[in-house]
Amino acid sequence: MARYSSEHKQRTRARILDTAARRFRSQGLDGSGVAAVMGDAGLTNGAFYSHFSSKDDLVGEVVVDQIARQADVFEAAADEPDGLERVIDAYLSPRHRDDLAGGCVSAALLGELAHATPDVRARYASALPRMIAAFRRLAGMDDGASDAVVLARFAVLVGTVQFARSVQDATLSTAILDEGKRNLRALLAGGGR
Amino acid sequence: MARYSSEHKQRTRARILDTAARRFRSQGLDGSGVAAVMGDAGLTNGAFYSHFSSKDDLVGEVVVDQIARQADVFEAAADEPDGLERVIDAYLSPRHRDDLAGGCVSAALLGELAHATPDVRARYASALPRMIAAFRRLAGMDDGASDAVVLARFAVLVGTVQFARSVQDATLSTAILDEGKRNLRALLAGGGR
DNA sequence: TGTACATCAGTGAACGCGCGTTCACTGATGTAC
DNA sequence: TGTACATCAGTGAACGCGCGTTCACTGATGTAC
Repeated sequence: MARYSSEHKQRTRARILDTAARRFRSQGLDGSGVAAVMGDAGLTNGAFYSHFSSKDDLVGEVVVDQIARQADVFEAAADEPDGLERVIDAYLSPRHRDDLAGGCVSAALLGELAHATPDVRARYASALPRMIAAFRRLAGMDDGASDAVVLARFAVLVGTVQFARSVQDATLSTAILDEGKRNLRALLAGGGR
Repeated sequence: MARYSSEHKQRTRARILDTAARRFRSQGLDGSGVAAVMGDAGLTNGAFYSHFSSKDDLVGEVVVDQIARQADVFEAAADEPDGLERVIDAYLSPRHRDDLAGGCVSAALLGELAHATPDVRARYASALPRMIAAFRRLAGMDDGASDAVVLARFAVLVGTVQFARSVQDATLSTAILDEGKRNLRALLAGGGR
Protein backbone atom coordinates (compact mmCIF):
# COMPACT_ATOMS: atom_id res chain seq x y z
CA MET A 1 0.00 0.00 0.00
CA ALA A 2 1.16 3.53 -0.47
CA ARG A 3 0.84 6.94 -2.03
CA TYR A 4 -1.48 8.08 0.73
CA SER A 5 -2.26 11.67 1.47
CA SER A 6 0.39 13.55 3.38
CA GLU A 7 -2.10 13.71 6.23
CA HIS A 8 -2.03 9.93 6.37
CA LYS A 9 1.74 9.92 6.73
CA GLN A 10 1.62 12.52 9.46
CA ARG A 11 -0.89 10.42 11.36
CA THR A 12 1.29 7.33 11.06
CA ARG A 13 4.29 9.28 12.23
CA ALA A 14 2.35 10.59 15.23
CA ARG A 15 1.27 7.05 16.03
CA ILE A 16 4.86 5.80 15.98
CA LEU A 17 5.84 8.73 18.21
CA ASP A 18 3.15 7.72 20.71
CA THR A 19 3.87 4.01 20.79
CA ALA A 20 7.60 4.73 21.01
CA ALA A 21 7.04 7.12 23.91
CA ARG A 22 5.11 4.44 25.78
CA ARG A 23 7.73 1.78 25.17
CA PHE A 24 10.66 4.06 25.96
CA ARG A 25 9.13 5.11 29.27
CA SER A 26 8.19 1.61 30.36
CA GLN A 27 11.21 -0.33 29.05
CA GLY A 28 13.86 2.35 28.77
CA LEU A 29 15.58 3.69 25.65
CA ASP A 30 18.13 0.88 25.43
CA GLY A 31 15.46 -1.67 26.29
CA SER A 32 13.16 -0.72 23.41
CA GLY A 33 13.88 -2.06 19.93
CA VAL A 34 12.83 -0.43 16.69
CA ALA A 35 10.96 -3.56 15.55
CA ALA A 36 8.97 -3.68 18.79
CA VAL A 37 8.03 0.00 18.56
CA MET A 38 6.88 -0.46 14.96
CA GLY A 39 4.95 -3.58 15.92
CA ASP A 40 3.15 -1.58 18.61
CA ALA A 41 2.16 0.89 15.90
CA GLY A 42 0.85 -1.93 13.69
CA LEU A 43 3.71 -1.69 11.19
CA THR A 44 6.81 -3.67 10.26
CA ASN A 45 10.38 -2.65 10.95
CA GLY A 46 11.26 -1.61 7.39
CA ALA A 47 8.79 1.28 7.37
CA PHE A 48 10.58 2.94 10.24
CA TYR A 49 13.13 4.65 8.02
CA SER A 50 10.61 6.45 5.87
CA HIS A 51 9.64 8.33 9.05
CA PHE A 52 12.87 8.68 11.01
CA SER A 53 16.52 8.69 9.99
CA SER A 54 17.68 6.54 12.92
CA LYS A 55 16.65 5.28 16.34
CA ASP A 56 18.44 8.25 17.90
CA ASP A 57 16.38 10.55 15.70
CA LEU A 58 13.22 8.92 17.05
CA VAL A 59 14.45 9.24 20.64
CA GLY A 60 15.08 12.94 20.12
CA GLU A 61 11.66 13.50 18.56
CA VAL A 62 9.91 11.58 21.34
CA VAL A 63 11.67 13.50 24.08
CA VAL A 64 10.93 16.87 22.48
CA ASP A 65 7.31 15.90 21.85
CA GLN A 66 6.76 14.67 25.39
CA ILE A 67 8.27 17.75 27.01
CA ALA A 68 6.09 19.92 24.77
CA ARG A 69 2.99 18.01 25.85
CA GLN A 70 3.93 18.45 29.46
CA ALA A 71 4.29 22.17 28.84
CA ASP A 72 0.81 22.14 27.27
CA VAL A 73 -0.65 20.48 30.35
CA PHE A 74 1.00 22.99 32.69
CA GLU A 75 -0.13 25.93 30.57
CA ALA A 76 -3.72 24.71 30.49
CA ALA A 77 -3.69 24.12 34.26
CA ALA A 78 -2.25 27.59 34.90
CA ASP A 79 -5.46 29.08 33.51
CA GLU A 80 -7.68 27.08 35.84
CA PRO A 81 -8.50 27.64 39.51
CA ASP A 82 -6.59 25.18 41.70
CA GLY A 83 -4.55 24.24 38.65
CA LEU A 84 -1.36 23.93 40.68
CA GLU A 85 -2.98 21.77 43.35
CA ARG A 86 -4.42 19.49 40.73
CA VAL A 87 -1.13 19.07 38.91
CA ILE A 88 0.76 18.29 42.11
CA ASP A 89 -1.90 15.81 43.22
CA ALA A 90 -1.94 14.14 39.82
CA TYR A 91 1.83 14.03 39.47
CA LEU A 92 2.29 12.53 42.92
CA SER A 93 -0.67 10.16 42.64
CA PRO A 94 -0.56 6.34 42.75
CA ARG A 95 -2.10 6.47 39.28
CA HIS A 96 0.87 8.36 37.83
CA ARG A 97 3.32 6.23 39.80
CA ASP A 98 1.78 3.08 38.33
CA ASP A 99 1.50 4.45 34.78
CA LEU A 100 5.12 4.24 33.75
CA ALA A 101 4.26 3.96 30.04
CA GLY A 102 1.95 6.98 30.03
CA GLY A 103 3.63 9.11 32.67
CA CYS A 104 6.05 12.03 32.76
CA VAL A 105 9.00 11.56 30.45
CA SER A 106 11.42 13.16 32.89
CA ALA A 107 10.45 10.82 35.72
CA ALA A 108 10.93 7.83 33.43
CA LEU A 109 13.95 8.80 31.34
CA LEU A 110 15.92 11.58 33.02
CA GLY A 111 18.52 9.14 34.29
CA GLU A 112 19.01 7.57 30.88
CA LEU A 113 19.36 10.98 29.26
CA ALA A 114 22.58 11.48 31.19
CA HIS A 115 24.25 8.97 28.86
CA ALA A 116 22.24 9.67 25.71
CA THR A 117 23.95 11.03 22.59
CA PRO A 118 24.85 14.74 22.57
CA ASP A 119 22.22 15.29 19.89
CA VAL A 120 19.44 13.78 22.01
CA ARG A 121 20.60 15.74 25.03
CA ALA A 122 20.66 18.96 23.02
CA ARG A 123 17.14 18.40 21.76
CA TYR A 124 15.90 17.67 25.26
CA ALA A 125 17.56 20.85 26.51
CA SER A 126 16.02 22.86 23.67
CA ALA A 127 12.53 21.75 24.66
CA LEU A 128 12.91 22.53 28.35
CA PRO A 129 12.53 26.35 28.38
CA ARG A 130 8.87 26.28 27.38
CA MET A 131 8.14 23.66 30.01
CA ILE A 132 10.04 25.66 32.61
CA ALA A 133 8.10 28.82 31.76
CA ALA A 134 4.82 26.93 32.01
CA PHE A 135 5.70 25.43 35.39
CA ARG A 136 6.86 28.83 36.66
CA ARG A 137 3.52 30.37 35.79
CA LEU A 138 1.55 27.38 37.07
CA ALA A 139 3.37 27.46 40.40
CA GLY A 140 2.80 31.18 40.78
CA MET A 141 6.49 31.92 40.94
CA ASP A 142 7.30 35.51 40.06
CA ASP A 143 8.78 36.27 36.67
CA GLY A 144 12.19 36.79 38.19
CA ALA A 145 12.42 33.19 39.40
CA SER A 146 15.35 31.75 37.49
CA ASP A 147 15.19 28.58 35.41
CA ALA A 148 17.36 26.97 38.07
CA VAL A 149 14.84 27.72 40.82
CA VAL A 150 11.99 26.36 38.73
CA LEU A 151 13.83 23.20 37.67
CA ALA A 152 15.11 22.48 41.18
CA ARG A 153 11.51 22.54 42.39
CA PHE A 154 10.31 20.41 39.54
CA ALA A 155 13.10 18.02 40.52
CA VAL A 156 11.25 17.37 43.78
CA LEU A 157 8.36 15.92 41.77
CA VAL A 158 10.64 13.82 39.60
CA GLY A 159 12.78 12.45 42.43
CA THR A 160 9.75 11.65 44.56
CA VAL A 161 7.97 9.67 41.84
CA GLN A 162 11.15 7.76 41.07
CA PHE A 163 11.50 6.65 44.68
CA ALA A 164 7.80 5.85 44.95
CA ARG A 165 8.32 3.60 41.92
CA SER A 166 11.45 1.99 43.28
CA VAL A 167 10.14 0.67 46.60
CA GLN A 168 8.00 -2.45 46.65
CA ASP A 169 5.99 -1.77 49.80
CA ALA A 170 2.75 -0.14 48.60
CA THR A 171 2.08 1.68 51.87
CA LEU A 172 5.58 3.13 51.96
CA SER A 173 5.31 4.10 48.30
CA THR A 174 2.08 6.04 48.81
CA ALA A 175 3.50 7.68 51.93
CA ILE A 176 6.50 8.84 49.87
CA LEU A 177 4.14 10.45 47.36
CA ASP A 178 2.33 12.26 50.19
CA GLU A 179 5.60 13.49 51.66
CA GLY A 180 6.62 14.73 48.23
CA LYS A 181 3.47 16.84 48.10
CA ARG A 182 4.24 18.32 51.52
CA ASN A 183 7.82 19.02 50.48
CA LEU A 184 6.95 20.78 47.27
CA ARG A 185 4.16 22.79 48.86
CA ALA A 186 6.46 23.87 51.66
CA LEU A 187 9.04 25.04 49.14
CA LEU A 188 6.51 26.87 47.01
CA ALA A 189 5.03 28.54 50.09
CA GLY A 190 8.54 29.57 51.12
CA GLY A 191 8.76 32.11 48.31
CA GLY A 192 8.28 32.36 44.57
CA ARG A 193 11.83 33.37 44.04
CA MET B 1 46.25 -19.80 36.02
CA ALA B 2 44.05 -21.06 38.82
CA ARG B 3 43.66 -22.66 42.18
CA TYR B 4 44.35 -19.41 43.92
CA SER B 5 43.57 -18.74 47.54
CA SER B 6 39.94 -17.97 48.32
CA GLU B 7 41.10 -14.48 49.18
CA HIS B 8 42.24 -14.06 45.60
CA LYS B 9 38.82 -15.01 44.28
CA GLN B 10 37.13 -12.60 46.65
CA ARG B 11 39.38 -9.81 45.46
CA THR B 12 38.62 -10.58 41.83
CA ARG B 13 34.90 -10.63 42.59
CA ALA B 14 35.18 -7.27 44.36
CA ARG B 15 37.05 -5.87 41.36
CA ILE B 16 34.31 -7.02 38.98
CA LEU B 17 31.71 -5.49 41.30
CA ASP B 18 33.56 -2.16 41.16
CA THR B 19 34.13 -2.03 37.42
CA ALA B 20 30.53 -3.12 36.83
CA ALA B 21 29.25 -0.40 39.14
CA ARG B 22 31.20 2.21 37.19
CA ARG B 23 29.98 0.97 33.84
CA PHE B 24 26.38 0.56 34.95
CA ARG B 25 26.26 4.09 36.32
CA SER B 26 27.88 5.71 33.31
CA GLN B 27 26.32 3.63 30.53
CA GLY B 28 23.19 2.26 32.14
CA LEU B 29 22.30 -1.34 32.95
CA ASP B 30 21.05 -2.17 29.45
CA GLY B 31 23.95 -0.27 27.93
CA SER B 32 26.65 -2.28 29.71
CA GLY B 33 27.64 -5.69 28.36
CA VAL B 34 29.14 -8.52 30.38
CA ALA B 35 32.20 -8.72 28.12
CA ALA B 36 32.90 -4.99 28.54
CA VAL B 37 32.58 -5.19 32.33
CA MET B 38 34.96 -8.15 32.44
CA GLY B 39 37.35 -6.36 30.11
CA ASP B 40 37.38 -3.39 32.50
CA ALA B 41 38.35 -5.80 35.26
CA GLY B 42 41.19 -7.22 33.15
CA LEU B 43 39.45 -10.53 32.52
CA THR B 44 37.70 -12.28 29.65
CA ASN B 45 33.97 -12.93 29.37
CA GLY B 46 34.09 -16.64 30.19
CA ALA B 47 35.30 -16.08 33.74
CA PHE B 48 32.20 -14.11 34.58
CA TYR B 49 30.13 -17.18 35.40
CA SER B 50 32.49 -18.49 38.05
CA HIS B 51 31.64 -15.33 40.01
CA PHE B 52 27.98 -14.60 39.16
CA SER B 53 25.12 -16.78 37.98
CA SER B 54 23.82 -14.25 35.44
CA LYS B 55 23.99 -10.60 34.47
CA ASP B 56 20.89 -9.95 36.57
CA ASP B 57 22.67 -11.50 39.54
CA LEU B 58 25.54 -9.06 39.02
CA VAL B 59 23.14 -6.12 38.74
CA GLY B 60 21.52 -7.10 42.04
CA GLU B 61 24.88 -7.48 43.78
CA VAL B 62 26.12 -4.14 42.46
CA VAL B 63 23.01 -2.29 43.56
CA VAL B 64 23.07 -3.81 47.04
CA ASP B 65 26.80 -3.14 47.38
CA GLN B 66 26.49 0.48 46.26
CA ILE B 67 23.59 1.26 48.59
CA ALA B 68 25.55 -0.31 51.46
CA ARG B 69 28.53 1.89 50.66
CA GLN B 70 26.34 4.96 50.61
CA ALA B 71 25.01 3.95 54.03
CA ASP B 72 28.61 3.63 55.23
CA VAL B 73 29.41 7.14 54.04
CA PHE B 74 26.32 8.58 55.74
CA GLU B 75 27.06 6.75 58.98
CA ALA B 76 30.63 7.96 59.02
CA ALA B 77 29.52 11.53 58.32
CA ALA B 78 26.89 11.40 61.07
CA ASP B 79 29.69 11.05 63.61
CA GLU B 80 31.53 14.14 62.40
CA PRO B 81 30.82 17.79 63.05
CA ASP B 82 29.22 19.42 60.01
CA GLY B 83 28.77 15.94 58.53
CA LEU B 84 25.37 16.82 57.09
CA GLU B 85 26.62 20.04 55.51
CA ARG B 86 29.54 18.24 53.95
CA VAL B 87 27.40 15.47 52.54
CA ILE B 88 24.90 17.90 51.02
CA ASP B 89 27.69 20.03 49.55
CA ALA B 90 29.43 16.97 48.12
CA TYR B 91 26.26 15.40 46.76
CA LEU B 92 25.20 18.61 45.05
CA SER B 93 28.68 19.52 43.83
CA PRO B 94 29.83 19.88 40.21
CA ARG B 95 32.30 17.11 41.00
CA HIS B 96 29.56 14.62 41.83
CA ARG B 97 27.44 15.83 38.90
CA ASP B 98 30.34 15.20 36.53
CA ASP B 99 31.34 11.87 38.05
CA LEU B 100 28.57 9.70 36.68
CA ALA B 101 30.68 6.53 36.85
CA GLY B 102 31.69 7.04 40.46
CA GLY B 103 28.60 8.81 41.80
CA CYS B 104 25.48 7.86 43.71
CA VAL B 105 23.84 4.74 42.37
CA SER B 106 20.34 6.11 42.96
CA ALA B 107 21.01 9.27 40.97
CA ALA B 108 22.36 7.21 38.09
CA LEU B 109 20.10 4.15 38.06
CA LEU B 110 16.87 4.86 39.95
CA GLY B 111 14.95 5.38 36.72
CA GLU B 112 16.20 2.14 35.21
CA LEU B 113 15.33 0.21 38.37
CA ALA B 114 11.66 0.92 37.67
CA HIS B 115 11.82 -1.63 34.84
CA ALA B 116 14.42 -3.98 36.31
CA THR B 117 13.52 -7.57 37.12
CA PRO B 118 11.51 -8.21 40.30
CA ASP B 119 14.54 -9.90 41.83
CA VAL B 120 16.77 -6.86 41.27
CA ARG B 121 14.06 -4.55 42.60
CA ALA B 122 13.64 -6.72 45.69
CA ARG B 123 17.35 -6.69 46.38
CA TYR B 124 17.50 -2.91 45.98
CA ALA B 125 14.55 -2.56 48.37
CA SER B 126 16.20 -4.87 50.89
CA ALA B 127 19.31 -2.70 50.97
CA LEU B 128 17.47 0.60 51.44
CA PRO B 129 16.53 0.44 55.15
CA ARG B 130 20.11 0.72 56.38
CA MET B 131 20.72 3.65 54.05
CA ILE B 132 17.50 5.30 55.20
CA ALA B 133 18.45 4.89 58.84
CA ALA B 134 21.87 6.36 58.17
CA PHE B 135 20.46 9.39 56.34
CA ARG B 136 17.88 9.90 59.10
CA ARG B 137 20.60 10.10 61.69
CA LEU B 138 22.89 12.19 59.50
CA ALA B 139 20.12 14.70 58.82
CA GLY B 140 19.28 14.94 62.51
CA MET B 141 15.72 13.84 61.91
CA ASP B 142 14.15 12.45 65.06
CA ASP B 143 13.73 8.71 65.41
CA GLY B 144 10.02 8.97 64.68
CA ALA B 145 10.60 10.32 61.16
CA SER B 146 9.16 7.65 58.90
CA ASP B 147 11.04 6.00 56.07
CA ALA B 148 8.77 7.92 53.70
CA VAL B 149 9.80 11.28 55.16
CA VAL B 150 13.47 10.37 54.93
CA LEU B 151 13.27 9.00 51.38
CA ALA B 152 11.19 11.93 50.14
CA ARG B 153 13.93 14.26 51.36
CA PHE B 154 16.66 12.14 49.88
CA ALA B 155 14.67 12.33 46.64
CA VAL B 156 15.41 16.05 46.54
CA LEU B 157 19.11 15.25 46.24
CA VAL B 158 18.54 12.62 43.57
CA GLY B 159 16.14 14.68 41.43
CA THR B 160 18.35 17.75 41.64
CA VAL B 161 21.50 15.93 40.49
CA GLN B 162 19.61 14.31 37.64
CA PHE B 163 18.43 17.68 36.32
CA ALA B 164 21.87 19.21 36.83
CA ARG B 165 23.19 16.38 34.66
CA SER B 166 20.51 16.76 32.02
CA VAL B 167 20.99 20.41 31.10
CA GLN B 168 23.88 21.43 28.90
CA ASP B 169 24.35 24.99 30.09
CA ALA B 170 27.07 24.80 32.77
CA THR B 171 25.94 27.95 34.56
CA LEU B 172 22.35 26.76 34.74
CA SER B 173 23.50 23.34 35.89
CA THR B 174 25.53 24.73 38.77
CA ALA B 175 22.68 27.06 39.72
CA ILE B 176 20.34 24.03 39.88
CA LEU B 177 22.75 22.34 42.29
CA ASP B 178 22.78 25.45 44.48
CA GLU B 179 19.00 25.65 44.48
CA GLY B 180 18.83 22.00 45.43
CA LYS B 181 20.97 22.75 48.49
CA ARG B 182 18.64 25.59 49.48
CA ASN B 183 15.61 23.37 48.97
CA LEU B 184 16.87 20.48 51.04
CA ARG B 185 18.13 22.76 53.81
CA ALA B 186 14.79 24.55 53.94
CA LEU B 187 12.98 21.23 54.25
CA LEU B 188 15.33 19.91 56.93
CA ALA B 189 15.03 23.17 58.89
CA GLY B 190 11.27 22.89 58.63
CA GLY B 191 11.15 19.97 61.02
CA GLY B 192 12.70 16.58 61.56
CA ARG B 193 9.39 14.86 61.36
C1' DT C 1 61.63 -32.47 51.70
C1' DG C 2 60.19 -33.86 47.08
C1' DT C 3 56.90 -35.37 43.94
C1' DA C 4 52.36 -36.60 41.99
C1' DC C 5 47.93 -35.22 41.75
C1' DA C 6 43.45 -32.71 42.18
C1' DT C 7 41.52 -28.28 41.96
C1' DC C 8 39.30 -24.50 39.74
C1' DA C 9 39.91 -19.34 38.21
C1' DG C 10 40.42 -17.92 33.99
C1' DT C 11 40.67 -18.43 28.58
C1' DG C 12 38.66 -17.93 24.24
C1' DA C 13 35.78 -19.86 20.73
C1' DA C 14 31.22 -20.83 19.86
C1' DC C 15 25.90 -20.92 20.52
C1' DG C 16 21.36 -18.73 19.26
C1' DC C 17 19.28 -14.45 19.34
C1' DG C 18 17.74 -9.72 18.78
C1' DC C 19 19.65 -5.45 17.64
C1' DG C 20 19.76 -1.21 14.09
C1' DT C 21 19.81 -0.68 9.43
C1' DT C 22 19.38 -1.65 4.28
C1' DC C 23 17.05 -2.76 0.22
C1' DA C 24 14.44 -4.87 -3.66
C1' DC C 25 9.89 -5.10 -4.05
C1' DT C 26 4.54 -4.27 -3.73
C1' DG C 27 0.39 -2.17 -4.75
C1' DA C 28 -3.17 1.42 -3.48
C1' DT C 29 -3.61 5.94 -4.48
C1' DG C 30 -3.21 10.78 -6.70
C1' DT C 31 -2.31 12.93 -11.05
C1' DA C 32 -2.00 13.79 -16.10
C1' DC C 33 -3.99 13.41 -20.45
C1' DT D 1 -15.01 10.42 -17.58
C1' DG D 2 -11.68 6.75 -18.30
C1' DT D 3 -7.17 5.09 -18.47
C1' DA D 4 -2.10 4.93 -18.02
C1' DC D 5 1.39 6.11 -15.22
C1' DA D 6 4.34 7.84 -11.35
C1' DT D 7 4.65 7.91 -6.53
C1' DC D 8 6.10 6.27 -2.14
C1' DA D 9 4.35 4.21 2.57
C1' DG D 10 4.83 -0.05 3.87
C1' DT D 11 6.62 -5.16 3.51
C1' DG D 12 9.68 -8.61 4.85
C1' DA D 13 14.04 -10.81 4.18
C1' DA D 14 18.70 -10.04 4.85
C1' DC D 15 23.16 -7.63 6.56
C1' DG D 16 26.84 -7.48 10.20
C1' DC D 17 27.23 -7.05 14.93
C1' DG D 18 27.18 -7.47 19.93
C1' DC D 19 24.49 -9.52 23.33
C1' DG D 20 24.16 -13.22 27.42
C1' DT D 21 25.55 -17.64 28.08
C1' DT D 22 28.00 -22.26 27.53
C1' DC D 23 31.83 -25.22 27.44
C1' DA D 24 36.15 -27.80 26.50
C1' DC D 25 40.36 -26.66 27.84
C1' DT D 26 44.68 -24.64 30.42
C1' DG D 27 47.98 -24.36 33.87
C1' DA D 28 49.51 -22.28 38.36
C1' DT D 29 48.74 -23.45 42.82
C1' DG D 30 47.49 -26.04 47.33
C1' DT D 31 47.42 -30.57 49.22
C1' DA D 32 48.57 -35.48 50.18
C1' DC D 33 51.89 -38.88 50.70
